[in-house]
Amino acid sequence: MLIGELASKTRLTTKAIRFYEAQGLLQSPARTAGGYRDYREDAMARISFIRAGQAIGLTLGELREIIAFRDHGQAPCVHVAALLEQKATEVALRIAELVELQETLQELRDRAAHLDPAECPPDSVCHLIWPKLPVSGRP
Amino acid sequence: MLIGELASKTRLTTKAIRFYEAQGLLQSPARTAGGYRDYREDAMARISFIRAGQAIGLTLGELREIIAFRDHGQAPCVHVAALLEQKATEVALRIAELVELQETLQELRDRAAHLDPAECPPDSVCHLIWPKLPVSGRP
DNA sequence: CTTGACCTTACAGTATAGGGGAAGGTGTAT
DNA sequence: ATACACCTTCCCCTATACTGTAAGGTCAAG
Repeated sequence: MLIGELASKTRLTTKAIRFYEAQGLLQSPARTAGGYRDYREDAMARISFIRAGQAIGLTLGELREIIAFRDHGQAPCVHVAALLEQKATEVALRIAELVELQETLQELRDRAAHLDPAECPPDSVCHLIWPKLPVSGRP
Repeated sequence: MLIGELASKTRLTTKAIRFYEAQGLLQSPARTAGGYRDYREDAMARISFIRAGQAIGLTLGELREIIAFRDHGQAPCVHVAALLEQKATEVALRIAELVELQETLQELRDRAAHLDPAECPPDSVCHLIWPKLPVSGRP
């Protein structure tokens, strides 16, 4: 199977497939006499795994680590379980930040509905935005 | 006021201040005879505004647009109000994505607690991660 | 023999918000 | 005279996940 066929079967671009190989996520496939990449069927499973991992918020770097375990003959499950815990913590933190931001934005929208633009003092650029809360999160 | 003093007063680096100037967020200050940037007091208000804007999730590009209104003699409030609406929508969407991801991660963690790594089939890399839900979000 | 589809490598660019460091000028104190 | 802190511009680097483009090789059909 050449790279174009693999790409259309997995709905990736050939660019992305070569990129994954360069990043160590896909093993280098055999080559045809002409130098074309020649994939086996199991490449599709690898790619499915990568996309599934991305869908749950794993980076390609993290997926590379997981795949490295498997390619070294070890089950990566323990490592994966730890990563899942870590991701869950990160996501919870991020949600908390965004909820706080959401509340701040709501306050600002309320103010926008009551303040008169004509009274906006030029030296502050815009009276709607003013240092107020130590909000840490940015999207 | 030279750039170093402005930097320490605003708790920014001189790098960041020059960067803001290059991005059109700060007007080019006067120069001393020796070519040093010489800031007026109002530069501090501008920088406070920029940091406040960042804190509510505005990008430097968006802040540049807002500042451009003010520098053209117009109150940016209407534009800002629209941006706040847009940001609120984005944040709400992002939160929804992350909550969905959080639920998915929770399911996977439950599975991790019950599956035996020894039974993990090598061809799938790790049985904990498998295409399942069309989750769109990635942090 | 040529066209066209497909493949190759390699370099550059996207967006975001700066940080690192070089090479050199300025200003004040000793 | 020279040490030292501070300033200047300039270019490259960071992380993430690719996409775009150039220049050229491979392969089957007409």
